[in-house]
Amino acid sequence: MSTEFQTSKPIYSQIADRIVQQFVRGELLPGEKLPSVREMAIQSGVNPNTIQRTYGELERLGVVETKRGQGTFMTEKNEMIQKMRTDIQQEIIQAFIQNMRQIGLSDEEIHHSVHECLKGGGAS
Amino acid sequence: MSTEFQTSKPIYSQIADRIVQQFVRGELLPGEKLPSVREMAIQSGVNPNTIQRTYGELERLGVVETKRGQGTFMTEKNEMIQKMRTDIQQEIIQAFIQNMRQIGLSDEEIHHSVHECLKGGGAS
Amino acid sequence: MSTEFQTSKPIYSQIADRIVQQFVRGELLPGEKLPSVREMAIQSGVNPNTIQRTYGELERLGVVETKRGQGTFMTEKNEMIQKMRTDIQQEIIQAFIQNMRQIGLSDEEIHHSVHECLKGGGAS
Amino acid sequence: MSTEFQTSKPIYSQIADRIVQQFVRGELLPGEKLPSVREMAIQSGVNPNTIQRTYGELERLGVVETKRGQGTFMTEKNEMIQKMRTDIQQEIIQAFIQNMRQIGLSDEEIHHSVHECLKGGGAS
DNA sequence: GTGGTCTAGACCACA
DNA sequence: GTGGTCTAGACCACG
Repeated sequence: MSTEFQTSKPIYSQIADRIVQQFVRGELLPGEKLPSVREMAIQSGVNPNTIQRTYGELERLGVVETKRGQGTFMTEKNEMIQKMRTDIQQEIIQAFIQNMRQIGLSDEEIHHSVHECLKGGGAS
Repeated sequence: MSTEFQTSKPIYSQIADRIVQQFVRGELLPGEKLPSVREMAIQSGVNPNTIQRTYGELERLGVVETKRGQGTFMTEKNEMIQKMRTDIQQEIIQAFIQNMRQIGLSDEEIHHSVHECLKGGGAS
Repeated sequence: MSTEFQTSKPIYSQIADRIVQQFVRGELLPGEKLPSVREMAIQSGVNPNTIQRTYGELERLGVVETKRGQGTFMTEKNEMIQKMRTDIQQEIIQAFIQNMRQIGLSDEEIHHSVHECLKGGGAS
Repeated sequence: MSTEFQTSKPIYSQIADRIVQQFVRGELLPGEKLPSVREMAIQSGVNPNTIQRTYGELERLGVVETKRGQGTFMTEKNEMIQKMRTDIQQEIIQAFIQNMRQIGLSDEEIHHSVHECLKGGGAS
């Protein structure tokens, strides 16, 4: 699974984002063990140092916990999970609103469009 | 300006999408001349045939009009412009709702979140 | 069977026309598998890309359906079949009337001539 | 003007047909001088002998008249002109009916189709 | 110059 | 195997 990365953002950060997203979407469960640094490095096709930095960053944010000699695990703290969810949610909404404004829609129109789309079939 | 392309979608299609977006965002005006097939190929770092296909696809959709020996031009038909705008709008909304549902939000919550975000500062 | 093509019309389009005609005349049946792109290219004495374009065009028109890894098949939709029949019919009639007018016949005379010819032996 | 010829019919005969058609369509007038054998041979990209045979055939049919030392001229006999017109007309009608039958139309339907097409806009 | 078509040959995803 | 995409390079008709 050699993933591709953007040039604008550091790779270690992109991988961190990916892990958070997988967690929020339920593809990673609370307390679940993450692949080892070496294993994840191979999977992602990057240098182990990069993954090291990714895990460090995630631990600093309280998203994962590292247990010496055992590995890296997703947090089990419910508050953390909630926070991550709302964080991601905010990112999605802000990006959405930015997009809509960029094509010239007013806030009123954005609100109305969402309402219409949810009332109707919505996204499949 | 050697752009990078995704692997999942055909390049000619990605370039077509880019042109439509630029048009909807006002970076391209109705009736404006697009770069020649060869010029755009150089700019995008792809083969002229790929751009040819892009322009062909766009003409089939009524987004551009080609005049032999003169060049390729954005359409001036207002109905087409409106259609493109609503089409892109729908795409953005559907992607947004899909994202929100994927992280476990109900339609009610989605609606509420947008409302809150628009009431507050909104996107920067 | 190296067929000859006109210079005025694109080859890919001429081959498409040929397929539609064969279908309308019953030489190709609904749901029947067409030769593979490479096979048809050899039969027609053209490049595989040209056939690719032919098949693409026909699919866009709803005349054929392609199944990745399996092949290209004539449509089975009755409405499509009917449409093709009437389309071709219109083409033939229009060309006929154009020819007749070009040699100076009035609409009345055209009508009369057809009537006479059908009443008599007709075409062999 | 290097014309292309079919393989099924002799070239001299195809050129003869072309001349007759041009005459019937008014592109060649009664009594008009045809290009010399050598000139026509160059125009058509064939051997002068082929044109010689074409003119011979046309003279045998009474379509052209050859005057020694002056050249070859379209006939001025009205009866001949009329005959040619009806001959060509018959060819067109027969080919038309054959085409229509080939796609499965009955004589009744053919008649009806022509009627409809003439009643409506007809060929442009 | 412009767009349009065609060839030759390559690689990919799918089944 | 299948269809689909892409590149490289050629030729054409049009203005």
